[in-house]
Amino acid sequence: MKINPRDFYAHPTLIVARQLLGMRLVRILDGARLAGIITETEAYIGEQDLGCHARAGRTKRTEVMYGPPGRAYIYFTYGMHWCLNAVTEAEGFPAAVLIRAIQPVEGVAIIAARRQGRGADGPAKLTQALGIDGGLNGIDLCTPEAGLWIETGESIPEKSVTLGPRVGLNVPEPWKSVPWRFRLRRVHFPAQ
DNA sequence: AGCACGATGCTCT
DNA sequence: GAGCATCGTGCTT
Repeated sequence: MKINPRDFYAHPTLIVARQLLGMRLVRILDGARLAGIITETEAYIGEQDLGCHARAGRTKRTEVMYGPPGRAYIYFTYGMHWCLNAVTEAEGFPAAVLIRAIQPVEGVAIIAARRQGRGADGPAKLTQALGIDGGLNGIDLCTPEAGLWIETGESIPEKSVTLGPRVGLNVPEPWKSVPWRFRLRRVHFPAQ
């Protein structure tokens, strides 16, 4: 499989969020290759989007979102959790896709052990499963250098995709309800 | 199966 | 000082 090039991310965030479904999130951890199929994403788009961290403008925290596409934006929340995003669109425009869930397909035993058998179907669950934290904030997802990237994967038909409102936002409409959450209906993937 | 709650510390007002 | 792009537990239906 092939690592997504920067151009993949240099597109409208809703397109990228949809395209990421079925792709493979890969992490090299202690020399082992761990991976999962991306099954849920959300789009966060610009300073106007009151659900997006960039509503606060350019700050130390949001700086990465203003940078080039294809980098990882990783933030800390609720005092204990890390969440992984892929930065999208042109440099200078703050937007990203939150990776909300994966279905483990490589290094499954290691992932299960790290998760104590609890699965990786949540934004903070998958970062914990793959050993992703703030130390990787800003790294390039378009090269294998940092040990974290996204590869081409399964082709997903429209029929298998469900849209809905983003989760956990307490913000004014329309931002609270715009259908910028993309989910893959339950599908069986071969183990390689 | 679903809801309420506490944990825990950073970010921005 | 308030709120948070969450998770796991424990209790209720």
